[in-house]
Amino acid sequence: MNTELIAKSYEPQQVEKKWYDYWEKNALFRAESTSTKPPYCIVIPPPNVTGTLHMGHALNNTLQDILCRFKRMQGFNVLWQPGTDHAGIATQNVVEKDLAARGTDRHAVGREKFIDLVWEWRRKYGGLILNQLKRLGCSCDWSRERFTMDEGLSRAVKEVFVRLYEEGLIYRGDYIINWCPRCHTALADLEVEHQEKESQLYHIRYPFETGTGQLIVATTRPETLLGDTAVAVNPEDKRYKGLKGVRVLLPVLNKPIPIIFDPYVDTQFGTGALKITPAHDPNDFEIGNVHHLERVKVIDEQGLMNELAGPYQGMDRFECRERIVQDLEKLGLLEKIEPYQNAIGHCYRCKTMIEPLLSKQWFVKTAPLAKAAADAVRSGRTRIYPGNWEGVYFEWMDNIRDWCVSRQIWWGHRIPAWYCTACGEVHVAKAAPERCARCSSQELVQETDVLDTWFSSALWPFSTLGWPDTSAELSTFYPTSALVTGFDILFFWVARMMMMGLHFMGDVPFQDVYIHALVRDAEGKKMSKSKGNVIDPLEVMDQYGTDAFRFTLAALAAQGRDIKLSEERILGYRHFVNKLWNAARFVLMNIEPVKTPDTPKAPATLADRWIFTRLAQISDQVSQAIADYQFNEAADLCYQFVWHEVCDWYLEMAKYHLYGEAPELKQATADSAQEILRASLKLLHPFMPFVTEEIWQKMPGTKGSIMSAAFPLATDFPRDDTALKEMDILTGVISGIRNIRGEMNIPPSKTVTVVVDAAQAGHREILDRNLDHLKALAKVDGASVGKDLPKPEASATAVFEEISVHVLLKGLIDFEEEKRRITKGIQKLEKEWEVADRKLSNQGFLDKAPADIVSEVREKAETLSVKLSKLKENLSFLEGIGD
RNA sequence: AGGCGGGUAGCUCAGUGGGAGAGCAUCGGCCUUACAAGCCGGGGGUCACGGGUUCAAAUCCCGUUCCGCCUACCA
Repeated sequence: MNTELIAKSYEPQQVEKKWYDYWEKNALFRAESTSTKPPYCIVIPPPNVTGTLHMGHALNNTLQDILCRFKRMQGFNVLWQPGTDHAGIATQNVVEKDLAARGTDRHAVGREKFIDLVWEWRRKYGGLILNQLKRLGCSCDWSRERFTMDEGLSRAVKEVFVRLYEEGLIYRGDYIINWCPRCHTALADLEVEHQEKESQLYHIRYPFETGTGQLIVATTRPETLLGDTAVAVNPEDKRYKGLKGVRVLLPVLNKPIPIIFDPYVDTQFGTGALKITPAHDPNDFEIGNVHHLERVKVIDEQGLMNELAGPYQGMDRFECRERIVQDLEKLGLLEKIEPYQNAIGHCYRCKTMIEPLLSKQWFVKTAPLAKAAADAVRSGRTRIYPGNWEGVYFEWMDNIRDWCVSRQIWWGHRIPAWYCTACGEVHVAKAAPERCARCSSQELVQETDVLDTWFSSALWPFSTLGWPDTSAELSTFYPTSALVTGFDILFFWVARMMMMGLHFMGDVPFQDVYIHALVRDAEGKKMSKSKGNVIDPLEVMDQYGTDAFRFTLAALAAQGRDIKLSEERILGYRHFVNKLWNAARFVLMNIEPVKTPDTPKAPATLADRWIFTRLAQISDQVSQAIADYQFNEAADLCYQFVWHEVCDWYLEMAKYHLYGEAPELKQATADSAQEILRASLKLLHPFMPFVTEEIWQKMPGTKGSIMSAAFPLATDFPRDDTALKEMDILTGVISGIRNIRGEMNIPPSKTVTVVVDAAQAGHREILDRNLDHLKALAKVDGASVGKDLPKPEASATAVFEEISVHVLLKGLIDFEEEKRRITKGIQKLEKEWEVADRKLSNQGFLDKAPADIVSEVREKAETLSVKLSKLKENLSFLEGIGD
């Protein structure tokens, strides 16, 4: 017995840091720029520099790490490209909050100084989330870490912007955009969250200019009437025929505005009359364009009513609403107020209600880019898993709208455009022009807006690899192999990378996109700080260990369904980690010193023949499952194999030889057990990197890190399919005896004697050969195996296939209990038999079902009927005694 | 409004044309020299409901219903 004792239970805290440092120090995460090995590359979805690790990150990065470690073990040149995102609005908010705490603000500090402060903040705290990824075990190539604001990526952004502008795919203009009055910037449509809210529908009278009659208009936003420039009705609407040329008076302001006719208006909604506010509503803006209406902006960038709002000037938009409703009431112009439910846009960052505002912004013309991006998926050049997301992707791409990319904040990539103060000419260039190309003035000022953060993220798969320069990395790793992400950024990020990748690299950015689930709480609710239902991954790792946590995430990551995470689940997998640990402890304790033969002999025992065969099968299945992104399947295969095959059966059978006297078998078994353990560790390594490394390093016969070991292949192990059948017989008989023992409440300390009646010589041979195992595993002291052996009187019987196992229970047997047990078995089998029999007596089945199915069912029916008749024999035997 | 996903054991969920599964929980027996974070055994299901296709449906099709999510400019 090995004298080096290892701890009785696995203590992750001490182990994890040790091995992460070891991997880093030995450069095991390092990718080769060029290599003879096949390339495999994943770019990380860059977390916000301001972020801290949450469950979404944990799942996302665990899955990527599984893929990378797996591929590395398969001999690929793996690059997992890490980095962070400058997260314009979020980061700016954080630093502004800092300033506010010190009683100042960014305007007092000034733009340049403010940006310095953000960089300083980033130097101090920006590495936090990356360190948390290290805790999670992520095998990123940290030597290649990038940041969307670093020099190279900034160059890429400028290059892309200028080229798109020159190609006419970027333009600037006055459009209605989503404005966040709190963040003080424009937002893209995608950045607006719609929330269903109880609100009110106000019916307001707009009197005819003539003084008699009126038009009643329904609106949810009465305060915008100050900016109305028309009222629209449907040309088909009979109620409003004959109003051509008529004007109505805008309430309060008494300003005459025209009635226009537009088919957009729904005659069924409200009164069929729609007030038109082109400067504050996207639809009205469109209609206004068609009818050449004036655009009157009455709400400013702070969300306050401006000078065009007359008596309401200076009021907040919500206050104005209340006041205007009061005034309408006084004027007798309020017809009624109805309760109403509608979806109102809110800022995704700060949840402030969005104000649609007329504003001058920069846009990307997306339609041409989107077409290529959709086609690439249609043709299968990029595949999205699970496939149903492709439909969602097409839906978006086919109906895409132009992308507002300018943001009125300071932290980000400043738009490379310069305006001539003399003549107004716009220059877009990578560097500031010396003089105006039109009037030669040297008075040029740069655009103050910065770009949407997602603009730089869209370039991530090639900008991180060195673009716009040419690089070995680009030619080796682009297109990247897989992208792993959540569906919440399918449009924000994946779609835009597809567009940019195809446009600038001429090829898709990735071959596969794997869309994983959202992590929710145990009740299925989205985790959020305000709900207080967040589970902090770092606390989980502290409490249960990283390996247990990662394994849980993988095991729950079934495609197409969200993950409901509960601590109970993690605890269960922590037990699994400990199980593995103890299996290793057992093997290590029983290693014969000195000898570790390099030439494995053909397995001699049934246990060895069987487990190697199973290992071959499992290795195949696990590889296939990971390759198909069936992480839960892969995890489950490993779990079942290690716990219920290796531990429950193999190691238990190995004990017989390890504790036995035959030195050759002892050595052979010790060798096999080690081999099985090493292979199991390798299978599990992608999921549980730390504990597997810890054990690996303790084992003889291992060199270097388990990270560099080859992932098990089916062909690595001797395969012997007859061993499967033999094992099936042996375990079937053992389980039969155990079942009787359990049902009869016979304690393990009490051994029993059995009589095994097996008709087939082959079965008898197998059982004879493994009698010692049978005795040990079923706590049997004596067993006779033979043909047509009579059933001893005081015995309980189990039937496995055609084998009857009689357990002698002199003085222990309760005949009534035994009858009940047998009857139960008969009933169960009869049901099964009837199903099979029904099929066999169905001519349609015999004619049309495939031959192998038919013979399978026939065989089953036969086995069942043999088993049934044996059980019935037993029952009548018992009844004979009972009388 | 449209689209997507889901409804399977007490709970959380796999399984997607040919014998209803896992983990946890539960019940019974065990401190058997790797592991009580363990071992052995048991119980537990009209696979939401209704129809159809098929020799055969939890699985495919249609409908109903409930839940969740996403997209959307009906004021």
